[in-house]
Amino acid sequence: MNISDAAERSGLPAKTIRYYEDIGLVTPARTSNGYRDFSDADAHRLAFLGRARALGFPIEDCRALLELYGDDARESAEVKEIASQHLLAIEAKIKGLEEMRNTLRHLVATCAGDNRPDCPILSSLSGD
Amino acid sequence: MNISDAAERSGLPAKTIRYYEDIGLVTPARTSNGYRDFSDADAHRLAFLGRARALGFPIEDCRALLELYGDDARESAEVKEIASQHLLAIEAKIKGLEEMRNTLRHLVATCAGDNRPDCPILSSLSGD
DNA sequence: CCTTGACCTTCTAGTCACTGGAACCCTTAT
DNA sequence: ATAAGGGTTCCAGTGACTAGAAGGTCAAGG
Repeated sequence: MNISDAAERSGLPAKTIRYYEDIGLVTPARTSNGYRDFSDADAHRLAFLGRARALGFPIEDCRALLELYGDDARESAEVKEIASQHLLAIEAKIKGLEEMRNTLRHLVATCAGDNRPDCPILSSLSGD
Repeated sequence: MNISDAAERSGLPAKTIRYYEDIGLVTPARTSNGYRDFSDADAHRLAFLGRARALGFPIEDCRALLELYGDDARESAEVKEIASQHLLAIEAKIKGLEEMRNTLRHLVATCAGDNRPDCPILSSLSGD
């Protein structure tokens, strides 16, 4: 199938698919006119990538997960290790964002938001 | 003061300060030998930037906030608007990450993590 | 006077995962 | 013949730095 069909099937933009080929995540065949020719397996692989990326796995994790997926002799412990590390990273990111959110919420709540210049947000940023 | 003193005072790496000069966030004087010469006001400005960035404000927001900070005729509503928008963006980001976290937690919890190949994480990524 | 070491300077390129756009080729329908 | 709607490659830009190379400057010690 052509790239636009592969895009529709996998839910990924054509540009992203080309990029994934560039970095070796998928290697579609080519027809005689130079067009990419995606097999069902290619499309499936792309959908796998789409789901992994939607879970926030970095590209290199996706590559490793794909490799494990195609490896009959894999041990689920390897997969779990990658996912656990990623989970920790996400939890850390959430924590950082929650701290920002809490501080910001407080600042926004205490700012009058009127036509006067006094502003606790700026006061806080300027170091009081 | 030299860039390393400005770095220490503001808590920003010297590289970052040079970058901020590059994009016009700060414009330190220069001594005759070409070294940057930061005033107390410059250092204060850098510390302001450090705090704004720590709250996750994008650079262009920081630029706007700095401008408002230096504008006697500002209205706190303008500041509050920027902060509110940023708060919304952070809350959205947290939401997305929480969804990833929940899915990942579930998958990690149901994966045996042993030496067998069966793995619900890979099953889920491959579309079941 | 020379050297050493710690500063400072600029510039280039890399990060991450795309995304936009230009310039051009191929196919099908009118 | 042409126009629309595919496809192709390649280059540049995003955000906010960061690493590293190559070289200039300065103060202290021998």
